[in-house]
Amino acid sequence: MPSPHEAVTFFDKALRRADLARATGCNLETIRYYEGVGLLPPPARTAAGHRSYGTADVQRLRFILRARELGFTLEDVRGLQGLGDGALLSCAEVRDKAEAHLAEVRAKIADLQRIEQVLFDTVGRCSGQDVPRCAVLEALSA
Amino acid sequence: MPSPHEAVTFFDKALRRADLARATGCNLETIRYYEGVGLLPPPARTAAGHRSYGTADVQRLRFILRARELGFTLEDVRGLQGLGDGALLSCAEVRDKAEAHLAEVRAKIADLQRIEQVLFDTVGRCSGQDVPRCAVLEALSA
DNA sequence: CTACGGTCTGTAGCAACTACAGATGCAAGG
DNA sequence: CCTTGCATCTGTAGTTGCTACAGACCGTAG
Repeated sequence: MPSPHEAVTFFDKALRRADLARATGCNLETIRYYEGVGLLPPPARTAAGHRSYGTADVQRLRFILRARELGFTLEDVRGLQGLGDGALLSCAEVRDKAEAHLAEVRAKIADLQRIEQVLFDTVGRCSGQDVPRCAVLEALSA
Repeated sequence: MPSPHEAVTFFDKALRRADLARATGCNLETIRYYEGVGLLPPPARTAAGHRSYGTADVQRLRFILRARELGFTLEDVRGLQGLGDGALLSCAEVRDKAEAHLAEVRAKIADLQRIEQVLFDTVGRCSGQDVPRCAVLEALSA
């Protein structure tokens, strides 16, 4: 058992970077990137200078990855993180951000559905023969 | 009227770069970018070295912009352009590309709809009050 | 003739990573 | 004890698809 003044508490397992990557499914280099842009705090270091992570880092990284999955930008994530660090954001502010993002997602879906329709119609009009004029290309040229 | 040996035929209006941008709605710098990456051919030049475009360039650029609107990558566009330049691609090949892209678009729509659902549910569970725990943040942390 | 605007080139910046080069460190096998 | 081999470290360059700038030209209107 480590002495009480050790940087990592005895609850944590002192994960290396590759361990954190495995624990979260995150790419190895992305961890260093998130640290560089300030989304992950600079971790404790071993005597040799190797990064040493704990369970809090796993939580924090999972939060980031989940938010990214839901389409939040890194800038959004920075904003959302404000709450954990001392209630800078109220719940209402977080909800507003999520609602704004929801609107963006819906707009993107609508865009893609319009695109889907055009592609579907166009492909349907295509004979597949080596005719001089291709319905797909004509749709793009029009 | 220009003399017959002029670089630009008398059907074309010898558009400058800004004219081409206006005619297509394309950003000025993007035209130079497309030329750089080989999507637009290097145009004729005036004596002073200024780019000189014709109606064929308007068509070609419109084609690119339309394909981009439909979500094709520049690499896709490069492939689709093969046909115009001497029937390298058969109509069937073009249709296959369009169909593959349609599948990608549909997959993306499905992804976004899943995201939409999560966001919608989460926002709905949020009271908006300054409660210690926020439904949105909890959903992200889970 | 001079001022103003357009054009030219090359380069840097954006998001959000990803990957590589070259220098270390660290643990196990012989 | 030494080597082998992997992990980690740093910094930097590449990716996609643009966009924007700096600084040098050019051409035309007044």
